[in-house]
Amino acid sequence: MRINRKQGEMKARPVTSQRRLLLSVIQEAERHLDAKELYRRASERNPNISLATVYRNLHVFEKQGLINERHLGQARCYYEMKRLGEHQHLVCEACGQVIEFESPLIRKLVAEVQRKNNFSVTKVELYLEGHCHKCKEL
Amino acid sequence: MRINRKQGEMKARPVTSQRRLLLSVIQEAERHLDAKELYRRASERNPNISLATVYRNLHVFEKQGLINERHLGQARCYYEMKRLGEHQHLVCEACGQVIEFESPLIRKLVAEVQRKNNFSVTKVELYLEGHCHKCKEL
DNA sequence: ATGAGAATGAGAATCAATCGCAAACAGGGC
DNA sequence: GCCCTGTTTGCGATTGATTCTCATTCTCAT
Ligand SMILES: [Mn+2]
Ligand SMILES: [Mn+2]
Ligand SMILES: [Zn+2]
Ligand SMILES: [Zn+2]
Repeated sequence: MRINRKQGEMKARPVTSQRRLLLSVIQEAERHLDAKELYRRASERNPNISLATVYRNLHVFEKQGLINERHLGQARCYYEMKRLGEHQHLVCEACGQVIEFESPLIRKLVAEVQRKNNFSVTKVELYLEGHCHKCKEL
Repeated sequence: MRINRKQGEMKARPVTSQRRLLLSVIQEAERHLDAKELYRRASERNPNISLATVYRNLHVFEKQGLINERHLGQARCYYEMKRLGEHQHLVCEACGQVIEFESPLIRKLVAEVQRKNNFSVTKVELYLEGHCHKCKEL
């Protein structure tokens, strides 16, 4: 597994206990975490950690390509470890359930858009909202 | 042109001068507006209008299907009149340029996701970020 | 072990968005 | 046109997320 970074241009960053802690909390999470929840979980293991440190490092991790920032309908952001296959999200607006999916059509679509607009795309975020089968019957 | 509303269940809403003003500012805008900029432009014609009224009516207009709320990379939301063909956005992270595009692949993709997950999708937001041809040469 | 630079904790500051409430308004019925 | 009732508005206060400031602590190459 390879980290997505352009060779050599990533500044060396000190390894701190806070960073180790935060990454392992994100890694062990069973769902998408927002900053506050990450802070809550990290505080259980290091009661001194500061919310500002959480925010600062979320940005660091994202720049390093370790995690993805996601906008799941709310104003606030959610975070998750970056995985091999890109995936996108489908959220039920009634029960809040989040479903992850992927499709080769996304690749195709991005390729088309890049070609047609002479753009080089670095970030793809597809957000779908609707009603899951349970919530469909109003 | 048909407004997207389920028959008869839309409560009648008083037409106020503020609503007329806000809609016409949005309509005449040459680009996507956020609440603050909409407020600024509306204030030029009605210096008494309140920012809270702007926010309240943006929600009303969206519920009525008159406008679309867009997330263009920033935390805050941008708004634009709803148009016939759905379109999505491509933003240059260097110069901020916003390009609108559409593709039949989106319909296809959404249909696929709906079918595979037994979901009924009500909102599609595809956000692409990258570098435009000008900003590509770093 | 040292020193320069980077990261941290705590609280203040910022910024978008929302709320509560009294006053003003819209629009159907008379 | 006037009245009545439910809506909407302006305003200021408030919330909630995120960022900033700065003194202190930490990391790591030397
Ligand atoms: Mn995910
Ligand atoms: Mn647009
Ligand atoms: Zn549901
Ligand atoms: Zn550009």
